[in-house]
Amino acid sequence: MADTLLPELEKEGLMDLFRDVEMPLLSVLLDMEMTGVTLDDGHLTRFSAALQSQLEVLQADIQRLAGSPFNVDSPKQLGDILFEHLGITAKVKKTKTGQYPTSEAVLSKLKDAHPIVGKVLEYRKLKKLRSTYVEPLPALVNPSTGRVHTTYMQVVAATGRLSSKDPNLQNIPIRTEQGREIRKAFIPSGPNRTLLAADYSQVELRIAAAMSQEQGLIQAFQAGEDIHAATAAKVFGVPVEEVTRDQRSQAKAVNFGILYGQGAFGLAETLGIPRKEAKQIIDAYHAQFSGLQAFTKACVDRAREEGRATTLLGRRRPLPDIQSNNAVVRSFAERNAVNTPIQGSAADIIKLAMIKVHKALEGMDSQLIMQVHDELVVDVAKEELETVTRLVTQSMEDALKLEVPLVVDAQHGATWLEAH
DNA sequence: AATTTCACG
DNA sequence: ACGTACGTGAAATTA
Repeated sequence: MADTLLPELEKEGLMDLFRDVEMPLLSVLLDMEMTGVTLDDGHLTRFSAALQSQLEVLQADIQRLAGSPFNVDSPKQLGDILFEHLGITAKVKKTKTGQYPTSEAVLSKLKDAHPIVGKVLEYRKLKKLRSTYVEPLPALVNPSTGRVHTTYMQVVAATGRLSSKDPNLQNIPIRTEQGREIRKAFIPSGPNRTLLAADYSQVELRIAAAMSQEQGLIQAFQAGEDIHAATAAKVFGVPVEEVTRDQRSQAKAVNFGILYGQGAFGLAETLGIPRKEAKQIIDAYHAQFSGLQAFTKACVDRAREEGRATTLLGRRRPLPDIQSNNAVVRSFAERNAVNTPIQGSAADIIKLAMIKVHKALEGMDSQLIMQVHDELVVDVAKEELETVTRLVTQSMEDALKLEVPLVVDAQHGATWLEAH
């Protein structure tokens, strides 16, 4: 096996990435998985009961409003209730199996059409939390360690990111009030210990700035400016001090959208504005940051030439569809051609950081326990907190030298939630 | 096994 | 005319 594959890595120029990143990372991941994460399952048990009673009330309300006791968890039955029995009219295209779509995106727009819609949204939100996190997590606690031990997958994500399964620790809720209750269940491994969470600030946008050599972005990052406000100032042609909240949040959406190849249609959807306005914003963005526009074009051109996208460390993603005659298929590959170098380079960087952090923690009483794409979580002995914070922050910020600084925010607390 | 939905970065 | 922002994993239903 090695006899055939090693020469192939050599021939393809992937030996350094293999030897210096993926192989050393393997033992880091093994340590993280073996160490595991401590859960406060009493907290989860209490929260589960609270969710259950809310869900029962919501289910009864929904069935009363529907006029019949259908299965609220069934998208098919829900669609029939909403769009036939209750006569809600929506100009939406059906799913590929001919059902009415009932996704959050669809239902949110129908909130005013019928009181049942809001109830369904709330039911779905709580049901998700209970069935995906609150109920399964305690069952995954290993009886001999008393902790959950995820498995990090090194080779499933096309961009070079890690993935996490059984349980997936990379999609633990945080965006909603009740979701945050679940984060509170992630706690340090013992008394006199704390959780340190260190995350990269806008790492993908910084990478895009460095890779594109877009001077406007580079200078803003070098000056340590509020990047979304600085973007808004340029896009809307106003002084930074006069940027409104709305303008900043629109600029933030564009900054994100650009990295993924979002168009006017998608931006209009995200911001809830007319497509014409979205187009004006994107045009102004491109005019102000022409280096970024040139970069995205160069990504597509290069992928068309080489048949693949490449990250800062030489990781590759084949993109055969970039040659497709089907515009939908080809456009998808073109967005991958732009996004993969960025997302994949961010993965490269945090992998380098993890190897550094792991090495630096050798012999100490603190362990790396989680990676969530742009964040590392460390279970820290309190007496080591200052040292570990400094060491983790520096390892991450110095993981790779770019023309823009990499900035890390590090906080600690008695739960994963408090560490943010 | 495939589909739909939704949690995260 | 078409579809429309990238990358994952898990649960429940549908077929």
